[in-house]
Amino acid sequence: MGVFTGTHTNKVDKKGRVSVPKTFRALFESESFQGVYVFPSFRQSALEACAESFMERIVDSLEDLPMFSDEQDDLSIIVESAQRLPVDGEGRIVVPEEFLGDVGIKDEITFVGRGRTFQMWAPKAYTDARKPAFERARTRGLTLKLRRPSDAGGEG
Amino acid sequence: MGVFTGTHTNKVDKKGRVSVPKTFRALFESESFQGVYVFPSFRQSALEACAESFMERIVDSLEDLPMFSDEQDDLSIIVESAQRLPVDGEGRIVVPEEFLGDVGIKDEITFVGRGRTFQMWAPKAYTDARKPAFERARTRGLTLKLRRPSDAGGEG
DNA sequence: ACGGAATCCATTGACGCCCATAAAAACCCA
DNA sequence: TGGGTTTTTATGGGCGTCAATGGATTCCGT
Repeated sequence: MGVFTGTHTNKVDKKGRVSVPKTFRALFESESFQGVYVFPSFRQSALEACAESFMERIVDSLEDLPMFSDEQDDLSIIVESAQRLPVDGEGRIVVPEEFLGDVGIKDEITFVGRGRTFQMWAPKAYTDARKPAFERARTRGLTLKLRRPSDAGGEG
Repeated sequence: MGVFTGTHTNKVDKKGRVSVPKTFRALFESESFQGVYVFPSFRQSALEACAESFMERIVDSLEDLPMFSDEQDDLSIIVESAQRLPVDGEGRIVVPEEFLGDVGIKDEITFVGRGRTFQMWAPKAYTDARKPAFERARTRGLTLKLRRPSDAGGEG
């Protein structure tokens, strides 16, 4: 299956196209829709992206909430704002102008692997945001309880 | 299977026709009825829409409520008000005048993907409603508990 | 025949698809 | 280990196709 990792910075050409790093592309080439879903993060100045199977997982999770509930309405904003972006023969996507403006991306995009998802940042915004985040993790002494290797599932 | 995602704004011509976004159409082209069911939302100033299979799912869910109960009577309004709209050769539908008036749609419609369903809004009404929703998601720190990846099922 | 609706046709502008080049990484062999 | 070669990835641009839109024409019931 594989996971999105690392950071990669690529150029946006005058037609708005960006090459998705090959290592990222490889992870959704086996999906029924060989492209990505992109939506603005509501926590950071970045765009979130994932493959179709993950987006369906989000939709399924939303359906676990009652239809017409406030909670479902509020969280639906993810699906509502998620744009389906096909990948061209050369492995590029075109991110909507509006999204780029939201997060201050101009002529370069930094792809940031996040496991099952990845993010897209303006290069400078990412380096600026990352430093304090790293510092916080260090000073707060963050810890992570690892799941058992055999446990394939998602909850505890 | 695929899901309705993203927002797309299209024009309403003088005959009342609107193009349904191709990415939406693709999701119900495989249904026995290649069109949509539309009914007014009772929570928002918007129209709800879905494919035939989902409407049947609503009906089934209503049957899970006690027959002759107030709850079933009230929620049945969904089915009662739902209009079955065929799609023409160019992928357009004609939304009943009455529905358009209810939600203030004039010459443009914003299609809003919601997973298994989608909504139709007056463009300005949607942007106005969406901004505070996004803000709530950010400030309240909304989180979504993801369903386990392997758990494919959605219905009961 | 008439109004309304459904089907068909025509336009255009954006987007998908193709090829061509540049840069870089992997590879091979001495 | 190093130099040269090959393969792969990133980037840039041209062109054809299709989605969205607008209008015309046919079909239907009354």
